Amino acid sequence: MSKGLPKRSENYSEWYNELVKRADLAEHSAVKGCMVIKPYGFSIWEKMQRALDDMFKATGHQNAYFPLFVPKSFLEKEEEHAEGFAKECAVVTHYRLKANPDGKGLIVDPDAKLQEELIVRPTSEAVIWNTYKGWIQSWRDLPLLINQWANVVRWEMRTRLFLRTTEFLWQEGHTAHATEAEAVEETEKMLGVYADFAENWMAVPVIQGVKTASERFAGAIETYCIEALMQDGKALQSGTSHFLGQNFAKSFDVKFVNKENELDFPWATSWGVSTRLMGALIMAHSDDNGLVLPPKLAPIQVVIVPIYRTDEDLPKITEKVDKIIEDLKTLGISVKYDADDKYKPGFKFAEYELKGIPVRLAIGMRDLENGTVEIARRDELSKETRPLEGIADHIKNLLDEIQQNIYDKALKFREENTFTVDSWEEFKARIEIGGFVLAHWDGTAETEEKIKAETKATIRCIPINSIEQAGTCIYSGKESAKRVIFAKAY
RNA sequence: CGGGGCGUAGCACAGCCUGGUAGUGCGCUCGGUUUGGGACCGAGAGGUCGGAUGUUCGAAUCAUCUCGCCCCGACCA
Repeated sequence: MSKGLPKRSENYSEWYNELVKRADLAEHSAVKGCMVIKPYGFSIWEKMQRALDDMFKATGHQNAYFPLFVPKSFLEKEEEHAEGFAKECAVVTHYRLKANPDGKGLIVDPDAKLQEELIVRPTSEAVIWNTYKGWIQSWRDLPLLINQWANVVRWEMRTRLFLRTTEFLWQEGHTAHATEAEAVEETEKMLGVYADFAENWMAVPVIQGVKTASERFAGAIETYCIEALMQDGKALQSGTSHFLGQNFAKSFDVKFVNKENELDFPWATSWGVSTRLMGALIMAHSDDNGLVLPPKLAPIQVVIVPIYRTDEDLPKITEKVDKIIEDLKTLGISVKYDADDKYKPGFKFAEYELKGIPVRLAIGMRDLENGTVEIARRDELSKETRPLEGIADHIKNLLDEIQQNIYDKALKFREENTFTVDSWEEFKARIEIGGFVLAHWDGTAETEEKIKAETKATIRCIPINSIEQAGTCIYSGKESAKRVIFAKAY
């Protein structure tokens, strides 16, 4: 293992890529644009999945699984949806290979051409609404609240580990409701679940808002999102929740009989978060020493490193450590004791910092004599020596404190990098530096497009809780009712 | 698909300009000493220099072609 990560301040991209690799989170695969999530990275993702899944269950949703392949004719049914995804679809055209008659290897068997091409799902609205046709007949079948954990494929031109990969893991919720109001409520509720998860589990503060028409999900009436600010001043869309209206129901001819015995189309929502959340987690908290994990998502919350000279010393230390481990486990804290003698303590310290373990204990002969232990916290890179007595309870509190502290730091960063601007010159200068920029916009796609072309900044969202405040558009000077958030984004 | 860069040991690179048959660091193996912030010394193993063709007595080095990867842009969660 080589020393030192690139500095965040010098080259954020390079730092990010190195960190992802060196902390054993993920690496590029042989298949271009795809990603191998390594065991350590996946264990963090699993913790996220579990927490999210519990939240979905608590809001009445059930898991199901739908096919990977979408017949082209399904995808075509909702026009806007089809158009939106057409440019980035992987297409299966054949179902068989055969030995190459001209030499070694295999060729696609031309006789095995599919009658209809299959699209590897870029999202599952089409397959799922085709299925819902058979599931929904009466108002009694509603609401239908389904979630699926799956992989999807979007053939992006440029990829980046966790943030944008050709194939990615996600969950997608697909619900059907009897009324518009209920569907809108669901859309907003699930956005709230995402915001709750981002803030309380990932310790990443987010802005909840709605997308402008041009950034809307293909086929949606309204797209809600949570936007987070990364340490390099760029925004990251971290989750979306769509109100789909009756578009998919109509396209797939899904109807139900309502309480008034009238035929009606159900109202739909869909919502998703992906492995991109891993990218958000990394970019929101990590530093030049490596990953910083919020205790609630750290696969290992506490690591204990023994420091000893002789083989006789180790058992004495281990004896003390065993008691600590027992106490920590009783409190539900995950702990690893690293008595591996292949590496020196200093190496281990650096390694666990790279991996983002929230709390580290070091215990040596000196501590045994004094009844103490050295305790280090990852978020502040600080350490102190404390009495062994009551250490487990202290750690329990400390983990809560760390969880809160990294959230507070991320929030402070966002606040310090959120600016209100009222002139075009100010806007351009500010966007160049980075951060969220609150500005008035005239509400037209033309202006939005021009601002993007000139500054690379996009409207991240129209915040849900923003205060109505009349003003004039920074670009066109036309009237505006409220400020929107601009930023350069991933 | 446009613009730039790079392919030499497991990894990171030097050597190329000015051609003479392969080098450094990390990692790996063995031995010893070490162990409270990425240990040290010694001895080893490991490469048809991305591929093809050409020029030459001789090519990692020069030329042409080709393949692959990375970065920046267009696309996007």
